[in-house]
Order: sequence, then C-alpha cells, then structure tokens
Amino acid sequence: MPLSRLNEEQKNAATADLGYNLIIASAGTGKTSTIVARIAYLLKQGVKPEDILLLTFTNKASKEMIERIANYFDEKTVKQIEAGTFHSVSYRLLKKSGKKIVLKQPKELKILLKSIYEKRVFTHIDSKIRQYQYSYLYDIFSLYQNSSVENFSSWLCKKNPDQEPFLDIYEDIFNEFKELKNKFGYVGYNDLLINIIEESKQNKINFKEILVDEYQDTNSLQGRVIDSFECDSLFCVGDYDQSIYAFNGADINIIGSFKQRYKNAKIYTLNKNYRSTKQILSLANRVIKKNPRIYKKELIVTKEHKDIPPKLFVFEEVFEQYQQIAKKIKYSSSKNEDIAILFRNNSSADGMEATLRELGINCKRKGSISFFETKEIKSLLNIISLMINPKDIMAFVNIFEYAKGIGSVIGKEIFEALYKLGKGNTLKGLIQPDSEVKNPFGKKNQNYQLGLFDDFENLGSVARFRDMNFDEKFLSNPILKHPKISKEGALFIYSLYNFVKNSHNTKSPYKIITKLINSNLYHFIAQTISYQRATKKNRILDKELSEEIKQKIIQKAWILSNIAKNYHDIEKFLNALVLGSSEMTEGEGVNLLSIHASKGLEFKEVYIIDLMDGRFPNRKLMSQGGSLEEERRLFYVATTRAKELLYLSFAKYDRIKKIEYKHSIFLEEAGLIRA
DNA sequence: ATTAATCCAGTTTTT
DNA sequence: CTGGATTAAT
Repeated sequence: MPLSRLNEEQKNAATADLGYNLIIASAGTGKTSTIVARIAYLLKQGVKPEDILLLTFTNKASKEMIERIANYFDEKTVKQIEAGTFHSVSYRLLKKSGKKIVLKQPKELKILLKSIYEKRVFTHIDSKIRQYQYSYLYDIFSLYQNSSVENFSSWLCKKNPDQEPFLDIYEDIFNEFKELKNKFGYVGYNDLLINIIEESKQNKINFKEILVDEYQDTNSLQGRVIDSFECDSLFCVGDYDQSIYAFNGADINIIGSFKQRYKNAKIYTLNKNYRSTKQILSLANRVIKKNPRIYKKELIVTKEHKDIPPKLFVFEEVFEQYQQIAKKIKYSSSKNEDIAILFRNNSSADGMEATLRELGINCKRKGSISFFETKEIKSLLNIISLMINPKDIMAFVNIFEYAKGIGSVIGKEIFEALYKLGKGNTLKGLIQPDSEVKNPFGKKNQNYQLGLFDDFENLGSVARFRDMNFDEKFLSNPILKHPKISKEGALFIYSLYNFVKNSHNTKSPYKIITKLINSNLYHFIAQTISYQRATKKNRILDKELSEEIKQKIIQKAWILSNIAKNYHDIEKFLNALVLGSSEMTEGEGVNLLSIHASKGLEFKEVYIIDLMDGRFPNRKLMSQGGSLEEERRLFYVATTRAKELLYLSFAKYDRIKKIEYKHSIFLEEAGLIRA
C-alpha cells in the first residue's frame, strides 16, 4: 500500500481525520505521494470513489496521480474518482446536468470583444489619459473575475483611478459582451467556473472530500468554486513559496488565512526533502529567505550523497550561451530525458531549441503554436465548431476567409441571412431554408431616411450560377441572391452545403473529420493555404511546392483525425482540445520549459538560462503589477526542480536586440556573484 | 465600401 | 511568424 512507503509526517497528513486540513509541503517533500496515499486511505476507509474530488493545476498532473492510484486499486474504482483541473472538472459537472457547452479560446473571445469595443467612442478630457486597448481590457477583466466579487467598476477604480472616465463605457462593453456570448453560445474559461458556482447553488453537488493540489496558486474564483460544494472535508496541499500565478489572481492570502476561514482547521507540515542535494537546497533557501514568511520553514535534507555544488556560467553573448549549454548537454552523462532547460520567458526557447538541433540533440517542448494553431488545423476545427454550434458566427466568418471575394463583412451578412432562413440554425438555413423567407437580407431597409431602397439595391439574379451544376435545392436557396457573391464564392458555399448535408447526422468525431478531409470544402481550403505558402515574394506560384505543401496539410489533418479516435462525442472532443491542447508536448529528449510549466516536475540535471536583470526578474512585468517577491518565488521554483546538478547562466549582451545586460539580482542573493 | 495585398513592429507567465 | 496598419484594387 502507498501508506507504508511514507515517512512519519507524510503518514500523519495522509491519515488525517476528515475535516479542513492544510498540508504545507515545501518543494520536493513528497507532496504527490502524500496525495496519492490520502486517496488510497480514503478508499480503504470505504469512501466511494465518486465522492472524491481531486483538483490539480494541470490535467497531466491529475492523470499521473490517478495512474499511481491505479497501481493499488482496480481500474473501475479509480476511474470513478472525479479528477482534473478546476476547469475540466467544472466542464464535466456542468455537462452532467445536461447543458450544451461550446468553449472558446481567450484569443477568439478577444476578437469578439474587439468588435464591441470598436463601436464605442472614447473621449479624452485629459489627453494624457488613454483608455485600455481591447486586449488589455480583456485581460484585466479576466483578472477581475478571478480575484474579486465586487463590481468591475469599483474594482478597477481602486486599482487604477486614472481610468475613471471610461468606467461606464467598460461596463457597457462587458454587458454587451455577455449578451453576445449568450447569443452565439460561447463559454470562456472563467465562465466555466462562474457557471459551476451557480449550478451547485441550485443543485448541490456532494463530495465526501475535496483534495486540492498546488493550493498556493488558487485564486478567489477557484476558492469560491471549492466553497460552493459545501464540502465538510478538504485536503489542500501547497507551498507558500511556490505561488507563481499572481497574474491570474492567485492570492497567497488564501493559503495564509486557511485557519481563519475554516473551522477547526488543522495544519500539517512536510519538511523532509527527498529531491535535491544539500547544496542545491541551501542555494534555493538563501534566495527565498529574502521573502517575508508566513509559515516557518525548516527543510531537512535527506540526500547526502553526490553533493555537487551548483555552478554559474557567464557568457559574453546570448547565442554563445545557448551554444555552450548545448555542448555541455551533448557531453553530459545524463539521459536527455533527465535534463531540463528552464527559462523565465518563452522567448528564450526558440534560440535554445535551434542551437540544440544544430548539435543533433532532440528536445521536448510544449506544442504551443505548432499544431492546433496552424491554419490547416484551425480551419478544420472551425468547421467542426460550426457543426456543433450553428450559432457560432466567428467560426462561420473564419471559414469564409477561404472563399474568394467574401471577407468579414459579407461573411457576417451571409451568416445573418442563414440565421433567419434556419430560424436560428445557420446549417438548417443552408440545407433546408424556410420557404416563407423570400429575402433574408432584410437589415438594409432601415435607411429610409437616406433615400436608399429597401433590401439591397438589386438582389443578385440566381441566373448567374445556372451553368455551375449546382443541385436544384441549393440553387433555390435565397442566400445566392446576395449581389456580391461571385461564382467562386458560390462554389465555396456549395461545398459547405454538400459537406453539411452529408455529415450533419454524424456523431463520431473520427468519422466526421474523415468526411471533412475528403470533402471538396477542405480541398478548397487546403488548396488556398498551399497556394499562399508556395507563393514567393516575386508573386510567382511554385506549383510543385504547393502540391508538396498540400500533401503535408492533409497529413496533419489525418493526425487530428487520429486524436479524434479517442473520443465518441464530437462536442467533448472539441472542448477537450480547448481545455487540454496547451498541455500537449512535442518530441522526445531534453526538456525545454518555462518555469511556470516546470511546476511540479523534477529533473536530475537542470539548467536555468538567461538570468539577466530585466529578463529575470522581468522588470516589465513588475512595472505592471508583478512583484519582486513573485519573481523570487519563480527563481525558487526553478532551482528546486533539480535533483543532483544545477547550472545557472546568463549572457552580458544580446547581439540581435543590441541590449547590454547585467546579471540577475538573484545570482547575488544566491551568493554566486558578489554585489 | 469592402477586399486583397503589402509592409512593419513586436514578442509574459496559464486554464 | 503574426497582428495591425496602410495602400491598392475591385
């Protein structure tokens, strides 16, 4: 049993009585083992698996813990434990209550917000004060939702009184934003949490115990999610010094005030470090000591052997740094998988990766832009989004980017027309238009005063498409009367029509993607993308190259269809991608990670690179509400990832950006450089 | 007025 | 490489 492997303090925590328990677990003290053991203990005590809720920071973390528990219990039992991130658990619970949910990426919701924002006029009384740009406004609103229950205006006013003149406009924008999200059927990350709080108020969701990993990074909204379940037993595990998500509303006071907030709360502390060598730990502690303390911390080292001191490398130039690190890794005796390169900003990753490649070293990186963000995959996903949610105007307009002669304006007009023809369902409007509606383009007749004719000046004649071999039903769709649709545009709509007709009843994600890949619609899109990419600066299309690119595009599409094989429900498939796609990693070999992404992981050999003042600590962020304490915690997290070998490095000059750098202050605090 | 093409600047951390 | 702004073409 997992309990037998624990030390005394871990065992005490894992077998704590039901109630409000907070476990302060410093880096490397066996936090995961303790959670795993706790769950095993609960199951052994007869708690039903479906009454256990495990909340983790990433889906990967919960998967790993569940797998470890699966070593001791049968699969069926383990599978019933409700586990995942706050967001994915909320999604599943909402889904259980039968709601239809279509998740949207923040990036897309920002575009929606932008369209609302641009209709507003900001007048400046004082020319020095400017309104927030839409993107920042979105972020600040998201931060507000995550950290406060008061209304947005007063929250923002407290935070930045300068913005007072715009508060009413902001308020108005977000009201409309909410309306539109409703209208188009969009749900964002925060909405998941807000909705589950509402839901559990109405229908109480019961758990015997809720376990929360990385408790130091919960924010107020997440805290309210926990409280909304009104659970009598909590098992929260965290470390004050590893709180690194303040930008997302994470509030260390949540962990600090645990005792005040919960009756008869008990606090357990794990002090024995099993991960790192003495010298690595004392370096980490020297730095973190500069931060104010809430709980006392005395780490006890258990690893006495192989105590190699951490080493600092200083380079003249950034690129030289990457090269030398790559070289060092090449001749390292550690396996590539046991090595990690950590950095504060993702911008360090590209240069480092390229240099590693040059020496033939493989590396593993988060699959960020690489796969799901490419046009060929995004267009597929947009089409699928539209199939699930025919009200999805953004997916619709994005798809029509690939239709010649149809931009965002005409795209929207077509959408609105189909919306009318299908009584709220654009796909129905396309394949089975309401015959009552003769002219779906009604909006323009609001301009009587301007002397414009109602409707369009001239509805286009459908006769222009007579020679295109469209089927009769399609040809009779009033949508084709839009005067600005060209033959090519009509052909594109026809291919969408055919695809929808053939697959709107298909439920299996794999089948639907297969149909899509084989459709004219996708060929059209793949063709367009490949032409774009094969067209050089001199505007000449390289036919051979475009054919090659097209094949690659189709190959990628097949990869997506393979991923889809793991799902039976198309809606769940799509939402799972939104909830988890950023966690996917690509490749094998040396781990290339941002410090944020390295949370919870450990490696035998760790390199922390680009330790320059300005970059780390990130001065730009600190000026926007970040803090040196938070940056210091980041440094602490980074150093404590290392088990045996820790290397730190920086460069004095960046040739490309032409910036001279000083070393990071943390290197002084660590005693590696004299001030 | 809308779309398509072209050029330029900028790049934080995550669900 | 992308998002945004500017410009040319329909």
